[in-house]
Amino acid sequence: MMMSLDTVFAALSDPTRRAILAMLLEDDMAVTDVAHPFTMSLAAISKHLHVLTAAGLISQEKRGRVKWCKLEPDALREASIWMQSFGQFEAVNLDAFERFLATELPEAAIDAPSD
Amino acid sequence: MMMSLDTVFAALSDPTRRAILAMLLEDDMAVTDVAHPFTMSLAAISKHLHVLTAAGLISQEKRGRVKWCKLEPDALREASIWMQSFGQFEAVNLDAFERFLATELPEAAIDAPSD
DNA sequence: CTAAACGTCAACCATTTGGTTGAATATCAC
DNA sequence: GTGATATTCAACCAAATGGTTGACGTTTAG
Repeated sequence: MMMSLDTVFAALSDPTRRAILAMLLEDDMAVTDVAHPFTMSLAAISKHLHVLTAAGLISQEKRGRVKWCKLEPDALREASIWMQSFGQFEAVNLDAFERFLATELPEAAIDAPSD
Repeated sequence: MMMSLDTVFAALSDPTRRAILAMLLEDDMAVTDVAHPFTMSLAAISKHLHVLTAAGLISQEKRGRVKWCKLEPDALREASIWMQSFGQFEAVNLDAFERFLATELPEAAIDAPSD
């Protein structure tokens, strides 16, 4: 499980893999069942699941002859945080941000009352 | 500007491109200036900027002989929403989700009264 | 006008990716 | 044990990716 932003975003860039994640959102599934809705081969799905596992987005546990796939939202959350940090800064825009620092700071100064 | 989740996530999967986005967060920049901190060639950076533009993550405007690069957070926001939806469902966990459906549905059943 | 700065384009290369098929490995069911 | 089920592995293939270099068009500066 590399869990790097590189591998997480790369894993998310494929529509088949996003569809798999959406399926696992509803319930844990065996590899064969994951493959069922898709037209591609089982081996191809197995590879996709490997990519998702390497990215830390899912985990796989073998019980008997069936390997269960389970969503692991932690990796997703990390990437989500990275993106949200952009979303927040975006609203700011540097010039505006500097004005913000100058004008809106009194709000933050509640426990440091004005002189 | 394709703005699909495919292209947005693929664009975000490269560390050079994420670094470029982080730079553009602070200010709009010319292509040459974007390239400056990196060891790779200008042509390579030009390609990365093309990928980011195709994904809708940045826009480029040519003024005189210099092409300005600007962050476009809308594409990022779309992908962020997709990820957050996972983050939310994750907290639910199917069993709990079904209980939720059973107990909280009255809200949604206003115009579809129970039999 | 000439030269430098800005940036892209085209051709090339190595590696990775997403898919295939067929054989191989476990495990379960009888 | 035999056979069906579940999954992976290995070899292969086409296409995409990320990088290089060198030539090319624009625009600005002197």
